[in-house]
Amino acid sequence: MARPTGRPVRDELVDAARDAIQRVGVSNVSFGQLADELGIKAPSVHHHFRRKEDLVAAVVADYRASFNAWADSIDDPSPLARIRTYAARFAAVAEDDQMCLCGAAAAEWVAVGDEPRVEVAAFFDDQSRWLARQLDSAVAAGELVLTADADAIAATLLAALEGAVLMSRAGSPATLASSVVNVVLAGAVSGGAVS
Amino acid sequence: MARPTGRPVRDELVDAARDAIQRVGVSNVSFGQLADELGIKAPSVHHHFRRKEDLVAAVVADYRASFNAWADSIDDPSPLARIRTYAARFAAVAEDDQMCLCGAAAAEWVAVGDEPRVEVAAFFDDQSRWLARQLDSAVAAGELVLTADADAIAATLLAALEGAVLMSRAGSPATLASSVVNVVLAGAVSGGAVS
DNA sequence: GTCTATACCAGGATAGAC
DNA sequence: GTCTATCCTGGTATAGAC
Repeated sequence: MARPTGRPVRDELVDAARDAIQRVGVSNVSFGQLADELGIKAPSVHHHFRRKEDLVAAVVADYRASFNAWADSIDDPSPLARIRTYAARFAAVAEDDQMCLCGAAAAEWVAVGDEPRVEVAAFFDDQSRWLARQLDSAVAAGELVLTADADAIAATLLAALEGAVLMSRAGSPATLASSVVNVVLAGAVSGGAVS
Repeated sequence: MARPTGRPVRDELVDAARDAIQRVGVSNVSFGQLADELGIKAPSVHHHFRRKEDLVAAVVADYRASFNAWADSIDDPSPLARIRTYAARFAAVAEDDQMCLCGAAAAEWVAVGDEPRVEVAAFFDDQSRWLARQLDSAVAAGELVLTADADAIAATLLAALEGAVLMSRAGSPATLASSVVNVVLAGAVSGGAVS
């Protein structure tokens, strides 16, 4: 289980923990298992993160930051296309039988400490606002004519994406995350069907 | 913590477990705590459900059956109104800081056994089909003109409802579960705004 | 059906040596 | 920074008496 990479152990821990949480959930991630993956012992993990909550907080903060950076890096002239690329990431996560990290955290709300909770809430807020910005841009670009408040549509889109990922574990097609965009924006498309 | 009701202990256990799972998740429910709530001891729980997985299976099966029965009992001449009543239940769950039982199970997929998993999958299927039926009825009643496949809209609605409940824990308004219906069906309403 | 007692294990966390 | 050793807690589960 040893992986002699050159990266700081702390970073590797955050990555391994993020992956583990998305696969098995916060409650089912243990210092011992993470340590095994890195080829170290459990007490060594405590050296980098005193309590489990500290580790979770670091993971969520990292996830939030990199997710935001990724979303902002989607460069497509079409706002609608940007939203589709965005949704495709959720579909990929679903395809991989994972959860959105913050979806997992929200589902196990009682298992995440107070500090991580703040970041989780901020994540949903970030994503909702990113989507709302794209919707506004789409309207400005003449791609959409919104039939409801942009914020409401954005929140609905995000909820549908999170729900699609959640449900895909139980057999719903992973592509639901992608099709959700078409359904929610059906009727809002200016000059053509969303297909 | 003793509650001398006349009901069979087994039934009380299923109810208490369902409630606990919706609040803290599958992994964080323990026989000991459930026993405390009923005023009995942990080993007595094992008498009714040998393994934890057996308890979870019973809970999910019961939830699925009663949820289906409830949905079918919604009697409103308007299919659209029935959908709104349906969505209101999710909003109520969110308002109570709970999870949909099956949403919690899906999020902690690794923690639920194989038998419960089948029931969880069936639950999502049931709900998706119930929603699709209402959509079809709404079309027949002239309330809606679908801009996409009824099954796709139904799946999107369910995903959005599950996601809304999930996100409400992290601060999103519980009313998101209700507003999601308006957003998804915006543009599909025949002869008037969905408000 | 419920209890006491008990075995067993895993996870979180700390102390202190290297 | 990592280790060994250790403690504590809590959870699953079983055996067997009442």
